[in-house]
Amino acid sequence: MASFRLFDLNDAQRAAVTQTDGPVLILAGAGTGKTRVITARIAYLLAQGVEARRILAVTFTNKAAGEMKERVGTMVDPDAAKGVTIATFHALCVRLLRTDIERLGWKKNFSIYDQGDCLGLIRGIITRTAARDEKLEPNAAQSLISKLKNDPRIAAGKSADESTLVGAVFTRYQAELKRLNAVDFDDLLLLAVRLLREHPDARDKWRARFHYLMVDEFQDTNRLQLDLVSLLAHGSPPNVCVVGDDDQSIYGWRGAEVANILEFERHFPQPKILKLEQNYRSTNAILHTANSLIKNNPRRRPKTLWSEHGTGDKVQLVPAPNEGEEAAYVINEIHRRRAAGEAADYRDFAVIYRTNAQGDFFERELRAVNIPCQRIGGTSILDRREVKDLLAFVACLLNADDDVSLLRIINLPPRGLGDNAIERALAHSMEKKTSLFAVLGDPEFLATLSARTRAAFQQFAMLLDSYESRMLAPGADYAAVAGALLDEIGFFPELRRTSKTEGEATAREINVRDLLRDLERYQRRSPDGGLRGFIDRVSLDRDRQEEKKREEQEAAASGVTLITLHAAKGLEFPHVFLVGLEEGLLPHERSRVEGTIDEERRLFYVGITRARRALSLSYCATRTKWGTAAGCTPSSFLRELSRDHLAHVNLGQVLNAPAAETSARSHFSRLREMLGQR
DNA sequence: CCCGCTGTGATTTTT
DNA sequence: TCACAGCGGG
Repeated sequence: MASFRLFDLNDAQRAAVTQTDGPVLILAGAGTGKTRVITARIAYLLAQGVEARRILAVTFTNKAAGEMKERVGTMVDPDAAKGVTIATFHALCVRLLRTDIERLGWKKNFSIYDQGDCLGLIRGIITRTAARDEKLEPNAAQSLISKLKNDPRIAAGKSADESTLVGAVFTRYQAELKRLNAVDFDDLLLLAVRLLREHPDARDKWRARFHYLMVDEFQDTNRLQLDLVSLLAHGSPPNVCVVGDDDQSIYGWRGAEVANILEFERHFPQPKILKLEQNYRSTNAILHTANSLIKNNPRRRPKTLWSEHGTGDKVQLVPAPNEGEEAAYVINEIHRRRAAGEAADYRDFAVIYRTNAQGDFFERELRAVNIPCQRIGGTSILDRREVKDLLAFVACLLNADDDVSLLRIINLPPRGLGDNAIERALAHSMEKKTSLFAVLGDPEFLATLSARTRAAFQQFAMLLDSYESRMLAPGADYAAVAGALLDEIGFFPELRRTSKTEGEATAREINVRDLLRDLERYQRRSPDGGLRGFIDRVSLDRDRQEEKKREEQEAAASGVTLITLHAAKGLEFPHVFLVGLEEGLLPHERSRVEGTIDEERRLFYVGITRARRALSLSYCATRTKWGTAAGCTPSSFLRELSRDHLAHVNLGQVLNAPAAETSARSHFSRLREMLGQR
């Protein structure tokens, strides 16, 4: 039974794995084998005879949840592994709400709106609410609304201050979502917490279900997430094990509360606190540098990373005259280290920066000298209109109140329902306080229309009706029905018509076909999940397909990784270039106003600890900002670094005198570099 | 429906 | 400087 191997773990890890009862705080420094400990802990619980269904592990991202599932599956009997609940916070909340949301006044078939959907709603509400002289940017409003939802007073059921525009918009927004029988991402947490708090029977039910709770990346939890964990915690003392690293808390700006981990005892008294400090990733030169930086943070749980990997190379500190030279240095080093056999592959390198804009520059420079590279993150993902369109069709079939989805598709492809007709339908639905879909079948409304418009509305309603019954019929083949719907409305020809290029049309079509294939596979694998289950999964995990594709690309053409500090968390690279280490960039100038310098320091710390064997820290004397060159000063953080493992690099010497032994190769690449820049 | 003009603002990003 | 959103005109 206990076939997994406790002896593969170090002492601290083993202690963390076997301390199963009561509150436990595992402080897992960067690269200390956190995922191993969590998965081993689950395996250990199972080996101790704990029922799989009694174990709950919560993560932030689907990626983390997926990896955890996979690893647990390799450690224990796969059937037992399947019984363990490993989910993201949001997926867990969906589960609670799909069962019990009716107590809060929503219907069970509620829709989940993503940021784009919500932004549209907010836009509309602002125009309807704001006076002529009032201005409120939808994006700003959205983030303020999100903050409000994490405000304890709102969570406790208080209403917002409606004397302010945001407050008024907030209230209307919430009412609107409820009318649409929809929730946003924050609501998933907010409503789950409200459910457990206000309905003791529901709370008792869910509490009785899980006996062992584990939370990954606890430093990233916000208030509602902590509340949720507290509400689900069962027994006294409760078996709650949280894993995290306060030094890597870098999401304060979107509501994460480091205090949750710093003041863990306040929420779960007398916990066992265990530290994982042995690092399996980096050299000691890198770790000492990281330690020397992070100890400058006043509020933290002291940790000192160490490793058995030896001292390693010094950390390079590189002043550059400007960003062009900084990039030239990085390029030069990549060539040199590959020629010298220090790195086998481009994928061993990462360039890490504070802002996405810096990535643009590096991407251009690397491309110019034919170094393959891949940008991680950025703004590639939100452009999948065709997928959202298909999902909107399905959402309408599942939730007739979902006006937002209905509006998305009501004239897609164009069926003669222009702005005017839609506006009238909306007005009527407001008047009658019904959903748009209900209006489409309302004789009173239809009577006010021209014959042509009336027919268009009626045909559309009939279309939805017929596909609703086909989808919801017992034994329905979802993918086949969806495919038939797309064919009937001429979806693919329309896709073709509205695409600029042939390539774009094909890509879009593939996206939709992939989605249908996914749906088919989902139904085969989880016949109980229903169409709803599939839609939930897609809306909570919209990157899945994209990620798969990206992985394929990565495998095919591996290159230098260009990535922001935030996105780099959790990753590691043999050779890391941390660039743009200037005051104002890191720490970012806004952090001074916002008083979040500590978080910037943690960001730097995260960056340093990504490196396995070689780390270079560079900064510029001059940087072109918004078209004009401006002088910069080195980041104040650099002064905090221990000098023991720092080597100062003279860029002029390096770039003007390539090392003799490697001159053939690097001379060649320099030539290419020069040619590439023309 | 699409194109071009103008104004604005420019950290980090997952669910 | 540059990208992009919002708007108005053809």
